Amino acid sequence: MLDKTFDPVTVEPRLYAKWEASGAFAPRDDPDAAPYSIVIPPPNVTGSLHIGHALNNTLQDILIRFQRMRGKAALWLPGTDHAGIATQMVVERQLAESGNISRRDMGRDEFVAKVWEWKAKSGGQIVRQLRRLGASCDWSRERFTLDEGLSAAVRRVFVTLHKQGLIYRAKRLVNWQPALQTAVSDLEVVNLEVAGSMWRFRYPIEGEPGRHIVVATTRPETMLGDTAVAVHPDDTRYADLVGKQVRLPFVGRLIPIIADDYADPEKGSGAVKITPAHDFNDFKVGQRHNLAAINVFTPDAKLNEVAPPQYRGLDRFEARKKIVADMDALGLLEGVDPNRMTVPYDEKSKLVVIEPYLTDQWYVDAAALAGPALRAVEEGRTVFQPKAWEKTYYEWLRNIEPWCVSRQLWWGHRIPAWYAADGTVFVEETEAEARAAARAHFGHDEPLTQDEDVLDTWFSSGLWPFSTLGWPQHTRDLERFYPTAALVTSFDIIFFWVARMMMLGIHFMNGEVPFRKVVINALIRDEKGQKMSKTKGNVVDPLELIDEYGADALRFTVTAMSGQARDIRLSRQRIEGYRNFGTKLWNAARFCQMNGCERVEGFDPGGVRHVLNRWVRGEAFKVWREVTDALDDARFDEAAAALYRFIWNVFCDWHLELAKPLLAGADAVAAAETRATTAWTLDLILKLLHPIMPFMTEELWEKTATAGPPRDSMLIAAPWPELPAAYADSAAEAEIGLVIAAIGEGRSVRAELNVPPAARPALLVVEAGPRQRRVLKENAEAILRMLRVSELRVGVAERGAVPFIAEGATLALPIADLIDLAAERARLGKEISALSAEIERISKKLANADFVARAPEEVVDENRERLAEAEASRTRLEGALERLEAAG
RNA sequence: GGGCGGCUAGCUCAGCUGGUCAGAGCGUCUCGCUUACACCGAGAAGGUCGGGGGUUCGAAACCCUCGCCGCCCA
Repeated sequence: MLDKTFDPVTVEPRLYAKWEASGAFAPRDDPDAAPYSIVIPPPNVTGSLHIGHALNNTLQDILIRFQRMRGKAALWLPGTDHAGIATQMVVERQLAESGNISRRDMGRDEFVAKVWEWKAKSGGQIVRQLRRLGASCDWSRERFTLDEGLSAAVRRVFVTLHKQGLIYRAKRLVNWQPALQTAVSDLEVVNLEVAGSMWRFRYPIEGEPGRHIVVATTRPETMLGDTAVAVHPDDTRYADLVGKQVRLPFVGRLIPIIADDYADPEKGSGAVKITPAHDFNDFKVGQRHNLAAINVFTPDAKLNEVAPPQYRGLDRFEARKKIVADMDALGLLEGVDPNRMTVPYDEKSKLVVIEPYLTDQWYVDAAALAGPALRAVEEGRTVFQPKAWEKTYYEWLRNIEPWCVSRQLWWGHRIPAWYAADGTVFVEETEAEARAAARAHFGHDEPLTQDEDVLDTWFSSGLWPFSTLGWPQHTRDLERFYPTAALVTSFDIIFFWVARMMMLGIHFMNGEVPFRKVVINALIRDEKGQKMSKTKGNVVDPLELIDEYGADALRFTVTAMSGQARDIRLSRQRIEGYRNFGTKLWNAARFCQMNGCERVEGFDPGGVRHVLNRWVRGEAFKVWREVTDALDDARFDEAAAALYRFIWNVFCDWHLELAKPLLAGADAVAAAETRATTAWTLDLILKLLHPIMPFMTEELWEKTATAGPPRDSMLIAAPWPELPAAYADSAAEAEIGLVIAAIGEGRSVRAELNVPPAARPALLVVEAGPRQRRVLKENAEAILRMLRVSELRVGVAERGAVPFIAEGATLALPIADLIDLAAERARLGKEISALSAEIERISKKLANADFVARAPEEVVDENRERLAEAEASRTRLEGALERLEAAG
């Protein structure tokens, strides 16, 4: 016999191991099976499972389990990415903590070896944690972005794009992270508004002693690299100064005053200093006017040797203070105003100010790749769900900038570019090929040195949907599983990842998109709606939740809440509720077991006779339809809601309760049929619920295998049910609907009139159609039990009987001596006035000629019927009230 | 500045292409140890669907506008 509750702690690991050992995670080998594939959004090797992963991977697992049961060759391909910066930092920090020498002292090869060591020991924790969630990934195909195969793909892509002119090297301003001394992409910069200052400096006009032009700046330290002062061409205040020069304080350089639209007459003094090497806007101005770009910073954002001696070696912020003070001392500081401004910070730490910095970097011509990626979505070859996110995708791709893909790190894919002494670059997949190319170029061997830099991690994850399947080899997996069916990810990664996979996938896979559908899931927040973060300390650890409530409860919770567009507020209470739901099902199964509801060989639900069984079969058909459609369309929350309602409010609340008398009854045929039908329904529930709650359903599948015909397989590999529409049964629905209404209404009467629970009055059928009488009689035992009445008999509206209406039938409880007449009077009065209100509302509607003329006929008819029903009910209750008054 | 979401019972949210859609869960209150389940059962209270206009025979749902709250991009 089953225990009273399900014990996830012991069951989950056992079942997971069993699934894995059974080979169920790998796609079935049947060549006739249609492929269905998903590649996991690769988490960082440094990462551990957080609640967002729990949501994202639960949804993927649901899709995969569902499609696997439907007979597809379902592949969920797992893996991790190498997370260049994050991983390098983790290992550097560890080295520092254990008193080791620094990365730079250690040297590249030794350091990279250390990182691999770290990866082997502590990396990929997250993929182990995914198992706790029940993720049915095919671990035999697990990949890592720095794998040999994926590295080959990276080299092939880089070299190909380079030969196509879509990757190039250029000296431009980049977003420079001075603490790490590497370039980062636009997306890795976060602009934060901070309180700063706007200083106003006087720059002396050359040749006009005593005359100055006032420039406003938020970054005084960059003045040492100024190469112009700009004013607006229409600004009359400065018209006579354009073409003149100013002498830059401290530096002594003469720089021109130029006219450029970039200067905003409204802002500050209307004159602005131009520092092309240290500001993105100034850089553009510099290009327009052929200005020199003078870099005054070292890679770690100190003043370099170009700066006057007194500033060299100073940190940028110290230099700022000193320059302001020195300008002041020279009488060149006109003033300073507080200023709210946006400052670029490092997206990860949000602590380091990003510096626009002039360097040589590798760029991908993203604009060229964006066109096909845009068209694929416009033409619906890839669809976003919800569709609204397509707009976000479009916006970004339509305004795309060149993508800086080189990083000054050691952990990552080393850029396959080799330089000769004269600077000629040879981009080839291997050093040997580069040598051959150099030989062809020079006519003899030249020493080559490889580019020191590595590629942006996103460059390799952009290839994920095809590199993981074996590309550039022509593998069977690639053939079968590309394009993938769906990508499940969250909206904050649409730019970083989705768009890039689209661009690269289409470009390298003959125009074929990497996935047909992009399912965007929400972000999980805490119960107050705050974004979870370690610093806030409001992080909910999914593993802790799994320990406490079981993986199924957590999975069901995030699934049920997955419909939310942007945010999910997760509370323990909610998880607890769904844990209880699981327990409810568990106990229903326990009840089935105790009552011999065992699966019957060859049982055909289509042939059941008893109305209850016909009814539950019809309800089962409806939920099957709902769940199948919802999962097919990735509407996970709707599938969860349908199952919750069916299992708790249909199967448990009504079917099992109404079945009890049949199971214990004298009619052996009806009892056997009910046992078989109930077992069949439970089995159906297990199958339909399995994608969302795999553990408990598998456990019940196993426990219910001992009775009845043997199981063909574990539930994970069982076929998804197919039910005929003929299972729907509107007659049974109406009949059981009456029983349910009779019990429900009767219970309300009892509760409202405070009839003692122990009292067992009779239930009178006062007015009902012949069919209604029959149904009530057929289900009399259940009604007696559930409504706690002693007998069911046809009766008249006797004095002191409290009437109520169920599905048009008038029933009554003779409980005059048990109740407070005033309470009953009040109850009737309330019912009558509610009916009166409804009657009035509908009458008004029907009195409206426009409504009758314009509304569809069935709507009008429906309202007429409702009106008639309400009027009949009111008449009956009014009669009862009159009799009550007469008695009282 | 541009764009996108949200505003429905005390709380968290469902309500698709306008006509039983005013709902669910939790919480609250009142009953109940009825032999599957107290991680349970029965019943109840609670909302003029952010404000204001409009379209329509009919709007929580469509349009306009205003107001908050949040996110993304400049």
